[in-house]
Amino acid sequence: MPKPTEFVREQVSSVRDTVASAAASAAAEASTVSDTVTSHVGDFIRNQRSSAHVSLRELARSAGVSNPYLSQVERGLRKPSAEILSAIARGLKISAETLYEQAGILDRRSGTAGTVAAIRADEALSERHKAVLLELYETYAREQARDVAAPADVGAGPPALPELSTPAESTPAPGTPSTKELA
Amino acid sequence: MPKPTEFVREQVSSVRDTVASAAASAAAEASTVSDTVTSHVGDFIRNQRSSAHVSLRELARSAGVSNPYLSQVERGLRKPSAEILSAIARGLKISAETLYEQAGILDRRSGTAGTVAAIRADEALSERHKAVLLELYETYAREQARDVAAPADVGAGPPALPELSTPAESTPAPGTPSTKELA
DNA sequence: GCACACCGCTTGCAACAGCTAGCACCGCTG
DNA sequence: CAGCGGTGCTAGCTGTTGCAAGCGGTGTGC
Repeated sequence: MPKPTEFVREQVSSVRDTVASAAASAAAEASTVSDTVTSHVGDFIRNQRSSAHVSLRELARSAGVSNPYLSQVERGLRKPSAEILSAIARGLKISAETLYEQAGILDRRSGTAGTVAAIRADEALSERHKAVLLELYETYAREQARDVAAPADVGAGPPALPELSTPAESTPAPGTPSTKELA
Repeated sequence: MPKPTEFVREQVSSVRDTVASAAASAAAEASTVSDTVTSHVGDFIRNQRSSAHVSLRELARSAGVSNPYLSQVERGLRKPSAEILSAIARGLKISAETLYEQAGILDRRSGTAGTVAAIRADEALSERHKAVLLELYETYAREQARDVAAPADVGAGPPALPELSTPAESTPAPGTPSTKELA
């Protein structure tokens, strides 16, 4: 009969092997997807360029990339970095996110703006406030992801924070319901 | 007196030289920004990893990247692709967009929806998490509005929360030039 | 017909991303 | 104290990115 520490090590090794095998399988699939995506974003760029009646050299100049490389990208022979895609998007006068989606860098989400992006774009907050909110958000998202996998005790919850209901000056502006009213 | 076609060609060449010079200047500036961004995203990844109490090798395994490379990324010695950032984000259980923003792939202003709406719509959070974040957000927005009207002491800030900044441990060791220095 | 400018592309190459092999160090176990 | 498993890191390598130099083809002006 194996000793407890040996048993734990065997279990850990077994789990790691399983994880490694799954990762290898996922990587193989990702490689195929990557080739398809590469030629797809190239077709998209060439179509956008044709629609704008711009030559390859003109787009390359305005994007700040070399024209042979742009040709290779359009023909699906090269996989451009996000930096190059961003430059090409500027040259085409379209949003970088559009090319990122074609390139598989961004998923095609249905409408909802990311919380992170919204916080970062919010001009009602200072940089310090933003940093704190983002850190807290990531912590909560991580906790939630963990709790979904292994539900915790009902009593567990987020860290306690200072009470807010005090001076009248903290009353929200008209037309801006507080979170308590919405709850 | 030059002929009309010669004159046009001279003018076009002059404009092109001007554009080329401006592009070169912008490229030089972008290179500097790129170095800063590289070490910044590395710091962010290491901070997130520490907050999650995960070792470098554990994160590398779950992300599917090699641990020496992840170490180089965290120390700002390598500039990872969007693909690698996405994998690291999965390993950290945070959104890929978060890392993209740190890496300069996405601008801060990519989202336009309000922060409150985004938090409410976010499915990665529990209702209780949402309530806490929203209360904190309202507090910060009010503070910011008040500070704008009557600027407070410079030292004033949001309530104390876990440390966000860490020592610049990503500085390369002596004798180890960054890849940009070699260029 | 020639010179010129522009077109999209091929080729070779330097720089870099991402990996493997292996290092030194640390804490735990027997 | 030796052995083991973990840590973060260095060194060297391979494959890919993105560029410069140059190609052949086309249209225009003289």
